[in-house]
Amino acid sequence: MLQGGYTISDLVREFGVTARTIRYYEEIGLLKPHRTAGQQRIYSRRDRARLKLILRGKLLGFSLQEIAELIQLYEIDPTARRQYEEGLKLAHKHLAEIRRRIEELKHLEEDLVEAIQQTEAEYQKLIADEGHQKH
Amino acid sequence: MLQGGYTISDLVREFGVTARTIRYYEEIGLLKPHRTAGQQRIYSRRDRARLKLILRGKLLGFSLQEIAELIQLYEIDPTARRQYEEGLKLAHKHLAEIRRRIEELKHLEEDLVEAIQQTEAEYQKLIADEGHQKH
DNA sequence: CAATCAGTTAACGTTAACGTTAGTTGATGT
DNA sequence: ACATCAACTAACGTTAACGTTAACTGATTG
Repeated sequence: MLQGGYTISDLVREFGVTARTIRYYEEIGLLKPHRTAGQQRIYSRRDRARLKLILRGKLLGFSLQEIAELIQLYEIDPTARRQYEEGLKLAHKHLAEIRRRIEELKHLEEDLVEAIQQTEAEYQKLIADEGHQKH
Repeated sequence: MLQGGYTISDLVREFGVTARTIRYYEEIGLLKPHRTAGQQRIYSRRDRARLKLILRGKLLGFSLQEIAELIQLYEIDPTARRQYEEGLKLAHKHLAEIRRRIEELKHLEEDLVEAIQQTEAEYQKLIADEGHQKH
């Protein structure tokens, strides 16, 4: 635990991703860790929280591009009016998208439950028929 | 509308995807349309429903691999016991995954709403401060 | 019947999100 | 002091999910 921050392998251990992945997120601008004199990366608690958010987004099937837009809300320069407006606009868009997905997923869940029930019923019938067979 | 089925461009128009995409889904085994004598593809209502399900899954961020597993439940040979068991097992796995995603998305929604509210408050303050400026 | 059109195959190209390998450097235990 | 890490950069490789282009075929229409 380098002077109050995390090394890359700390995060690798904690989140179960590779160092390449973490560096890649930096490459595309999702993370901006500080460096020691020797060029080693140091991740702050803020960086760690960001990474956690990125990985949550990925598990939900969002692209890194979408995640980048989402994260932007947390990175607004508190004196820049234009940034607030754009950030909030984007955030509302994503909020709508999230809600849409929740509804769609619920719909899919219902369909799947129904299909499972029907399939299980058919399966029971098959088993019963097998039981009645003389051979 | 070729003898009671859909042509590929019917589906292209209806769903707003390219013909390449539809053929690709066939390439990887997600669709199996019949053919006319002249090799032209004809999609049944069943094929069309499948495509719809595939596209729904994609909009939810599932991979075609995951979608393929999901669809499998609808394609069980009603005499094959082993298929029922595997299909149902997979279906339950996916059901759990869908429910997990719903919960995670709700969580994300809450976080986002909170962040938006806070950002909007800061934004209002910024506007107010700008109003008080003499210049 | 020539030409246009919708559809087809085959093959190579592209982008996102990393994996993998090689070669280098700064820190560390013995 | 030496070797062994852990981390670094740079560059090429890989997979999924298509896009794009070329060259062909069958049907249709003026």
